[in-house]
Amino acid sequence: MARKKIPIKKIDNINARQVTFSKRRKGLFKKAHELSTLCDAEIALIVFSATSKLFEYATSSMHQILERRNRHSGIQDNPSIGQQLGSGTFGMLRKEIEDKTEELSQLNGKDLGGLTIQELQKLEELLQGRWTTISKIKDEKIIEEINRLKTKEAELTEENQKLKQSFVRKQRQSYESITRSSSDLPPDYGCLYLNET
Amino acid sequence: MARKKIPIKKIDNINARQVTFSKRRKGLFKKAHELSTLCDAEIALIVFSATSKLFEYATSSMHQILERRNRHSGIQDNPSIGQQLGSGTFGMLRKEIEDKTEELSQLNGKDLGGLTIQELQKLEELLQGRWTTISKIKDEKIIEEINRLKTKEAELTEENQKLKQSFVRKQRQSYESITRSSSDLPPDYGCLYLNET
DNA sequence: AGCTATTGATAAAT
DNA sequence: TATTTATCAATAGCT
Repeated sequence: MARKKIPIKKIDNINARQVTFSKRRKGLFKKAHELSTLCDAEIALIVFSATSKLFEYATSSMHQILERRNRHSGIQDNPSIGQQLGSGTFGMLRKEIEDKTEELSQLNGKDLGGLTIQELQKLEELLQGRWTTISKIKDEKIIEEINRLKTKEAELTEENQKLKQSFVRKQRQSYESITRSSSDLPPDYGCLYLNET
Repeated sequence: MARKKIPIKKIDNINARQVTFSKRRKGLFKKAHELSTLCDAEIALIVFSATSKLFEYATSSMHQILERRNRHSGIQDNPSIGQQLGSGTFGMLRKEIEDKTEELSQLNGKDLGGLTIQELQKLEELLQGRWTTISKIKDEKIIEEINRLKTKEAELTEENQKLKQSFVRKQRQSYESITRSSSDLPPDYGCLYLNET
């Protein structure tokens, strides 16, 4: 937006890229600030440069906004794996995991000052054990699901191949039967058996 | 930047504020995208409207960027998570999870008696945070993988349908050309099996 | 939602 | 790196 229009793709010249990064980053932060002020919005902006430097802007504390986002996505959208897969088993696992997570949070919230370190450790191990068990079961189920899909994909691909081959054969036959203008028919000439998967 | 200059402070008129929010939010997201593309930057942008609606933009996965930000203050960054989706991803994620689990076990094995409960809790939260982050990233990857497979399945199924339809059409043509040119044939002669299920 | 007059952002030059 | 300035892009007020 200046002396010349530039295409929106990676700037080759390293120096020019660095300069543009500085300028546009500043502009972006300003825009973010303006939007937040004008419209009373809460904004967090995290930028990593190509050289891995971190720049960030937040209307309040970054941590606060990220927390808010976590809460939001936890309650509202961001349907997690159980919902996306729509499977009953997954849904149940999902719920179980959520329950365990909450159990853990509640435990954290309680007054643990009275417990010994040993007791804390045992508690922690117990919950951790359950968590990892559930997690492993979930992983297994997911892998099953993926394998099922991959198998189906393979089957479909194979069927596709066969269909294509049959199709070619049939075309050839059709052609031959017309040119020969009837009479003898190829032995494997037949009807089409269709079924659904 | 328009018909009139407006002061950068909260817009009183609710309707105007809403309109401005939509317009400027769009502009901000575009700017973020341009910066990321032009300068090869990794960007996460989180916006809560005054009505608490969440809008977000991220060059890669939001979790990934937030995780990277978390790491930034601590250790170096861990590129393995941010890699492409592919056959190897699962193994890598598994390994990473195993590593973290081991890290956790090792920590448990150490002499923690000298630490205060506060310190223990912080440590636990830290590890727990990393674990859940990894878990979420893994879930995202899995969903992507499953969606990819489902899409492919749908494509293959569609192609199969088309092939079958074409096949039927061809079959009919072939049959007609034969019946017309020679004697009559029964409609359901012969059979061709195309798939097995 | 679209439409422009105008302001704002910025690419290249310095 | 900072400043300048000629252009391009975003958008405020209207419809």
